[in-house]
Amino acid sequence: MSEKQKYYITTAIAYTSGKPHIGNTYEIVLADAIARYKRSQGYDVFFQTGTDEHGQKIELKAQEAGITPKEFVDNVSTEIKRIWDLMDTSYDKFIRTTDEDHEKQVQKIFKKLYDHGDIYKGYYEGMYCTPCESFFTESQLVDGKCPDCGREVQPAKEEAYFFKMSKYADRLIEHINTHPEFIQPVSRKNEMMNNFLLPGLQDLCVSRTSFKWGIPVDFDPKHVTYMWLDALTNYITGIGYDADGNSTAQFEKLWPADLHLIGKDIIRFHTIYWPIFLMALGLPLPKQVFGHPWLLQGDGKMSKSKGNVLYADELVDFFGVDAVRYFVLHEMPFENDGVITWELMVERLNSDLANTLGNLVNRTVSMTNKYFGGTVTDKGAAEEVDADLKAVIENTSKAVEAKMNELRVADAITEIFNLFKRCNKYIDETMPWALAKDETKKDRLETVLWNLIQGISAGAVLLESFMPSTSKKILEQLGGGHVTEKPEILFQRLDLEEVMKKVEELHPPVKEDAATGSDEAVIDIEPKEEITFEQFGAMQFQVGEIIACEEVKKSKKLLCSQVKIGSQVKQIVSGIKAHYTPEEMVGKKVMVLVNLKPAKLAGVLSEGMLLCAEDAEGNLSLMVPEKEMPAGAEIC
RNA sequence: GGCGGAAUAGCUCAGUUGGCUAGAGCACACGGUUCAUACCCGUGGUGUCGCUGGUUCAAAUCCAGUUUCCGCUACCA
Repeated sequence: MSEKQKYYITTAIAYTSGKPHIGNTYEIVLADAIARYKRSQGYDVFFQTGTDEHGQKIELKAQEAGITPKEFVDNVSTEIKRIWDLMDTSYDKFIRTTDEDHEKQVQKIFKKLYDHGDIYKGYYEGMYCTPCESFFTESQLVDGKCPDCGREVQPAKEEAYFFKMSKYADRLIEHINTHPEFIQPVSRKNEMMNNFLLPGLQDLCVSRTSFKWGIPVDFDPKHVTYMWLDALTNYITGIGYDADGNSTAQFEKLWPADLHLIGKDIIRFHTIYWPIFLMALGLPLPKQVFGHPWLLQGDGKMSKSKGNVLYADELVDFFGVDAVRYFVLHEMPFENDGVITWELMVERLNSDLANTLGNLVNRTVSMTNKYFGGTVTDKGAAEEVDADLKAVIENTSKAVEAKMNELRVADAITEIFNLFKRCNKYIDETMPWALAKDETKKDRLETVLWNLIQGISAGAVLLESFMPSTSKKILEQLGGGHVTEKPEILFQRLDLEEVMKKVEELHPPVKEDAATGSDEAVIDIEPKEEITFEQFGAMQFQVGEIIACEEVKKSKKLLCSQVKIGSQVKQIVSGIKAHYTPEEMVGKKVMVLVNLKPAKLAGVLSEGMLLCAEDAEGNLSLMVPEKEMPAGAEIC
C-alpha cells in the first residue's frame, strides 16, 4: 500500500453578492494549477473551494430582488460554480456556508469558544458600514464615510459578542517569527507585524443583531455569527471537523491545511484572526497562507459602471478555456498586480499559443504523416544535436518543480514554453525536409521526428496542470509516435482589430455624461433611520465662499480652506485633496454645515464641513448653488 | 505622519551573498528556411541601471541623502 503524502489546498470562498469577474476567477485557476501539479507529483490532494453566503448585504440584495436570501445565494452560488466548472477546475469539495453541517459546526464552535472564555458579551458602539459589514469608530471614518469603501455609514450600538484576540497575540507573534514561510509573500508579513500585532490587537466583534441572514448563536438567538468566524471556519468544517471531538478521519488526515490561497486584501483575516481562532480551538495552524496579487484591467480598475468588467465566460467565448487559464496564470507576477486587456490577451494567444505551441504540434504531425504515414519509432540514428534537446527535456521538469515549490506558477509555465521553443529550434537544426530528400537518411529522419515527439510530449505532460485539455489534445494528436491523420488547430490566430470590433459591439462605450444619462449611473445607498423635522432643523447649512485654500502638509487627503460665511470666516478641513487642487477651490461658493462641533484634524482646527456628492468610484463633487447666492445665505 | 516596497532597453520585467563587454520575453529591422496556423530559426540595443554623494581594486548590487510611484496603516466633522 502506497502512503501518499496529503496536500490540502483551499481558495477563499467567494462572496455571493454577484457574478465573479476575471479577477475573482484568477484565484480558483491558480489554486487548480497548484492542486493539479501536486497530484502529478504523487500527492494525495484535497482541493476545497466554495461560497460565502451570509451577511446583511445579501439580505438587502435579496430584498431588492424580491426573493428570499436563500434563493438569492442559491442563484449566485450556482453561477459561481458554473464558472469554476467552465474554467475546468478540479476542486474536490465545493462548500457553501449555508450547508447544514457547516452551520451546525459554526454554532458549536461559537459555543465552545464562549464556554472557554475566549468569547464574551459586550456592547459595540460605532458607525457601521453595511456593504463591508464592519464597525468603525468615529475617528476611523473618512469624511464620515466608510474608510474601506467610502460609502455611507450609520450610527449603531448593539449588544455583541467579542473575541479576546489579545490573549493569543504573543503566541501568534512567536509562530510567525519562527515560521518564515507562514505568510507569503514575506513583504506582507511585515505589514501584519508592524500594523497590527506589535501595536496590540483589538478584540474582534464576532456577532451581529442588526440583521438576520446569518448563522444564529444557538444560546442567544437574536445574534447571528459575524462573517469571519462563519467564513473562515469553512476550512475545517468542510473536511469534517467537529467541535465536540468527533471529527472525521478525513479531518484528522487533512488538517492542518498545507496552503490557503487568498487575495492580498484578506491577508489580515487569514494570518491573524484565523490562526487565533484555531489556537483557541486547540488546533494546529495552516502551514502557509499565500496572498496573491490582483489582476487589473489595463486602463484603471474594473468597474461595473465603466462597463469594462471582464468576465471569465465572456473571455472563454473569445479565446477558449485554456487560453484564458494560460493568460491569467502566465501574466500574473508573484508579488505585483498583473494587467489584463483584450490587446494583451490577443498578443499572448497569437505569439505563445498559436505560433510557438500550436504551430509546433501542427508541423510535427504534418511531417510525421508526410514522411512516414503517421507512425514513427526510435531508429537510434542519433546525432550530436540530439543531446541538447534531451538535456532540455530532462531539465524542464526539474525547473518546473523548483518554480512550483515556490508557488511561482508564471515562471513554471515559462519553463515549459522554453521547451517548446527548443523543439522548434531542433526542427531548424535537423531540417527534416532536407533529410527527406535523401533516401539514405531515412532512419535519421525518423529518429529526429521521434525525438521531437518525445520532447513535445514531455512538455504536454507538464502542461497538464495549467492547460489540462490542451495537454490532452496534444498527447492524443502525437499518440506516442502514431500521430493523427489531420492535425487539429490547437489555437486559432486572432486579428486584434476584429476582436476589438466585436468587443465594442458587446460593450458599447459608456457615454461621458453617464451622470445624467443611463440607468447604470444610478447609485443606491443604504437608507438611514427616519429623522424628525426638529432633528433636521438642528443642522444649519449656509453658502460659504472659499477665499483661501492650502494643503494640509501632514496629510495625504486634506485641504484646509478659509470659508467666508456672512461676515465671519471659518477654517474648514476636508478630505478632498484627491479631487480638488487648492487653486480650484478658491472662489467657489459651496454648501457648508456650519454648526458642527469644531475638531482638530491632523492637528489643524476645522470648524465645519463642506458638503460633497460622491459617485460609486468615490469621486467627489462639491455642492454649489444653482444660482448666484451671497456667502452666508441660509440653505433650508 | 508611521512601517515597508519599487524605480534597469519602446513595452513587461530578470538580475542570487558587490566581480569579466548589464540580461530575457514582446514589439521592431534585416537575413535564412519552407515541414507548418504569413509560421519557425538566426542576427541586431552608445540602455546616464531614478538623482546626488560615499565605501571599495571593483556597485544596478552596500551606506547616506534626495525625487517619483505603490502597498499596509494612522489621521481624514
